[in-house]
Amino acid sequence: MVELTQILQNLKSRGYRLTKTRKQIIGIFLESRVPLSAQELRLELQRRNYQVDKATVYREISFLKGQKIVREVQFGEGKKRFEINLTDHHHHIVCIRCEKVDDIVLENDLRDQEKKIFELKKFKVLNHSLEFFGLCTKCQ
Amino acid sequence: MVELTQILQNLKSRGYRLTKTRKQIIGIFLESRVPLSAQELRLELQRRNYQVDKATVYREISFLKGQKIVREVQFGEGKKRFEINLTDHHHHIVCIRCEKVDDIVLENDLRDQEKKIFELKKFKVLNHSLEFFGLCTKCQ
DNA sequence: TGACAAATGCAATCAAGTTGCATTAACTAT
DNA sequence: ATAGTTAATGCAACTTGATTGCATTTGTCA
Repeated sequence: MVELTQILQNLKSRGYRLTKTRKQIIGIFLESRVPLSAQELRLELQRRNYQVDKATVYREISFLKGQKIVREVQFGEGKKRFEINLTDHHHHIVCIRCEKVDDIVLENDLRDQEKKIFELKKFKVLNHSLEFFGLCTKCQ
Repeated sequence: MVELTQILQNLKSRGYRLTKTRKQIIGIFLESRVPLSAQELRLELQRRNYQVDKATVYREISFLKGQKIVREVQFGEGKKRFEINLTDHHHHIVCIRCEKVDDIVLENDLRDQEKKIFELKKFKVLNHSLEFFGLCTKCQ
């Protein structure tokens, strides 16, 4: 896992500690292809025989978000999900039946739209959230 | 308020009761140009000297959502917001500093993208959520 | 190895949202 | 207008996601 050591080196060089929790959590995010909730993350830590308090999990997520190592996404479930922030800008397609999540990369994306928003409303877009909900192949 | 009586008539014809709570809440949604959280809705009811239990507020929102009278939107605050579902399909631009919310209508929208998603992944998009975050004119 | 501060665990707390159950009130039929 | 029915409500307890203060532990570096 080349990327893990890179991330850790980077954090260390910025003066942050490489705790067991931090290494485990970044490792899990790197391996997961789908966004994880705080709970799912904690369960995965447990599955790996590493017990961490939920406060620590939330604090670590918050830290990693601040460091731009993970990004927040949400599917309107009443909770937040997080995914590693290394991959290209993409969106999600979420099956409303089996809840499977997949990534989708849209070419050209929304840059034109964001330009129009600025022309129209003088509103400077810095970020957007876009998720698609529907039925996957199996569930149609 | 023509639309209010229309909505109420429609509900009544479908066999639902026109309770004081229901009338008040639909009225508030019709008057509010911004999506409301359950709490804000309840506070607005209180402001109008009408005290309602939070369980009732949640149940009524759930009912109105089921009736397609309101729709759910979210700005990643860890809570859900709701807005009246009469207006054309639109999205939101949310200022990350002053939190002001405005509507934006995108011509052509994401139909092309959704078509591409089906071609690419055989995933049938039924719905999407798209919000823009950035700085409004005042806050830039 | 020891000192310092970051990170952690624990427990309490908060906010959003849900549920069971007894009571109230909107509507219907008479 | 009245009585019966049942949807809607209030209350209280509860669940889940998330946050915080504080004492303790642990990673780092001199």
